[in-house]
Amino acid sequence: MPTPERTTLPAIVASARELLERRGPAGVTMQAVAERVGVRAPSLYKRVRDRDELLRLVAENAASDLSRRFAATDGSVTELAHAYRAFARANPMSFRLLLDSESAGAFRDVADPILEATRSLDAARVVTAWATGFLTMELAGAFRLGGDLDEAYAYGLDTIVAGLRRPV
Amino acid sequence: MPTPERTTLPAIVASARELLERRGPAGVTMQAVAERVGVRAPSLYKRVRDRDELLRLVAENAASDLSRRFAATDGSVTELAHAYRAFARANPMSFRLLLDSESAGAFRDVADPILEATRSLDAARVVTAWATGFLTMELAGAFRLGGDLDEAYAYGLDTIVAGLRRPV
DNA sequence: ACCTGAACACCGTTCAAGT
DNA sequence: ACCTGAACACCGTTCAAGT
Repeated sequence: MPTPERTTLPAIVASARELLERRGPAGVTMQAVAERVGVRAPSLYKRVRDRDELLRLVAENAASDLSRRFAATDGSVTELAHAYRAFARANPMSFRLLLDSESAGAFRDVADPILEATRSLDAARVVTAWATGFLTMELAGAFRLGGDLDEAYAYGLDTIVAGLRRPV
Repeated sequence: MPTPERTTLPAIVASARELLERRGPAGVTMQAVAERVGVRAPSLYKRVRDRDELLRLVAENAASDLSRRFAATDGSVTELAHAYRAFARANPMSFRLLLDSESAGAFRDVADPILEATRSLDAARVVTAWATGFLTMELAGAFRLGGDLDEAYAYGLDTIVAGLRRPV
């Protein structure tokens, strides 16, 4: 006699992501996720292999959000860079999760549009690395020497674009 | 009647850091650390408040290693950047730990020498952000489109230095 | 003064038993 | 076919009792 499904995989992933943002990685317990979707922890294992897979799904979910933000820009490096920062500030924990090696696959979604804008693998890597590092440091509170971070971000982007245009 | 000390704080921190590099953050359990220093887990709490503090001490320890590598260079941006990368590749888990917000204080040791080399807060931030992002992506395996990463790193550094020299 | 076993609360995960 | 309670192994942490 079949039992009606009391939750869904998307609901589980959404709950996990909310918990990640609200309470950090340690707050994403199977029990907390289960409670949020109205089920007991063991039931989650019908939809995900284990907690690691759940976190990978959360990373994928975040990556697709970021892709959507990218798609809403004009495709220029400037707008892509600012969309990247807006995403990181709105979803700091998800951003950090994307940087973990386990979720490295999700990085492709980030790199692709920038590669299209710069039309050069080397150039795309410089821009992506700089923006990723800047946001990592900003979120970690590493920019404590003051100054306007909005301006610092724009300045960095200008610097790199200028450098990429240098004579070879 | 005093009992002889069976371990020391430096030994505990060193064991924790070895475990971090060998088995990742989840491998740094109080029990595993205790076993390595020849003591039972509860005894660790005589030297550290809790696991979080232990990880903070590990981050400090790694930061001072990095400072030593910086001090062994000629102080130029080029050598600093390569020392930074050598450290990250030799201590990938420690490097990642340094990027956590809880350890953000340790970042100062990294930023200071670069600030001295560039003599500009903005310039130091661009270089540090780019290098940090590059290494994060390299360690996460995000550079899967091939190419020589040594060359890519040198190219990125050239690009940024050139950009910093642009006319304002 | 440091070390320990025992205990507690809390994890992730498995599984037999329910519907 | 999905859900659950019970159980297991394993955490971090506390603490009274040992020396």
